[in-house]
Amino acid sequence: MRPQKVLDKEIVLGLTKVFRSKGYEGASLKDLADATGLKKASLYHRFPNGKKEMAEAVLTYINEWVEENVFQALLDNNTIPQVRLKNGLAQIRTLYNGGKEVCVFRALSMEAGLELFGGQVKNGMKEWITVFTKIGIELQLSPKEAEDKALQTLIKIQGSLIVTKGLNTIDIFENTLQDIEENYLKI
Amino acid sequence: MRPQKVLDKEIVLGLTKVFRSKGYEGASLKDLADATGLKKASLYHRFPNGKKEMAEAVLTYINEWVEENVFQALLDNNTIPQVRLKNGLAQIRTLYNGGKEVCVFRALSMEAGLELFGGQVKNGMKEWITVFTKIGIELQLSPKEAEDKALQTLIKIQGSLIVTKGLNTIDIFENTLQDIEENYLKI
DNA sequence: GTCTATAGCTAGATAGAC
DNA sequence: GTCTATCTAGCTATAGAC
Repeated sequence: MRPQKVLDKEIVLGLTKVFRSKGYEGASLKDLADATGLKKASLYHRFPNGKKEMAEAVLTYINEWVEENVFQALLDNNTIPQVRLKNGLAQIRTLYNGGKEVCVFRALSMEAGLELFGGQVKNGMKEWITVFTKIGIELQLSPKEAEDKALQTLIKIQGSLIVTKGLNTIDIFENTLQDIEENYLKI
Repeated sequence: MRPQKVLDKEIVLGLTKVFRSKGYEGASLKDLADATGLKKASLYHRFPNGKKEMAEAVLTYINEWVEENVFQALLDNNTIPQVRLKNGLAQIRTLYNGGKEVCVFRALSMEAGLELFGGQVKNGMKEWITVFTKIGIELQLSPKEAEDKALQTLIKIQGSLIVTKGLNTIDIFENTLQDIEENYLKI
């Protein structure tokens, strides 16, 4: 067997970059090949089901990253909830590169993408709400209040990403992260 | 001259439907032709610059609709600000069909769309903030508070649309509209 | 103003050499 | 495992009849 010219992780990183910036419909196989440093046929060797499988790999990769970084920071039992929240938000800042990068959920959920990945997007968002609900409860909110605030948090993150892109002002995302933190801690 | 088979307004409505659900990259000329009831070549007769011009017509149409409905309701001097706010939010509910429809700003602002329409998206968002700032001031907020709240409002609207789509639960959008109203009036 | 027909190209995907 | 070459289908866009 020939050695892999490009590592699996590097490939997924390249695919991620393209899908996040261009969306599912807007990402062509040429774009994906160029971004990974492989030729189209080689991409098909790695992902026999084509573009759909590539996008699935991206979703899986991002989900894992979020689990291991954002959620782990938020749920780490060795730390008090106030600090965990701060750490989790710092990971979110990294995930979206300070507001410059688009959320995969958004990038993959126009009509065609939603048809293919709607279930994964839904489950992913539910997880975010579950994790933020937990930290809300540990910050002394009632379960109902905690779930409400978790949903508001997700809405603020998603909304601030859209508005940050639209107005081309990254302060908005940064201010929103601070707003989320204060909103949890002022209680 | 032959009579128009399809009225200008009907054409723009068809184009709007396609661009909002599929995005700029995902909307093909076949989709656009089918949705308008015209053939591709006839669409080119109406829009000589092709797909780009069609999307511009959609942006113009939505901007006008928002001016004449959302903004007019919010700025109508014959009504007290509290009622204007309620009326404006009702128009927003209509604009997004209770959360079922995507915002054009979002639909047209992945990489390729943002390249073409970034300026219009930016100006559009600025207008939303300007108008909500005005009503905040009339509800006795300081200019700074009013502008902050206006930005938060835009973020909530955009975020709730994304999360509503992702979780496939329209209550989220509806609850957000109520939240926005209460958030302005509780002062 | 609308249509059929088609140009020219790029899309996603595959075959088979190395 | 990666590549060049290629297939077919679809894309955006145009020409020209009616």
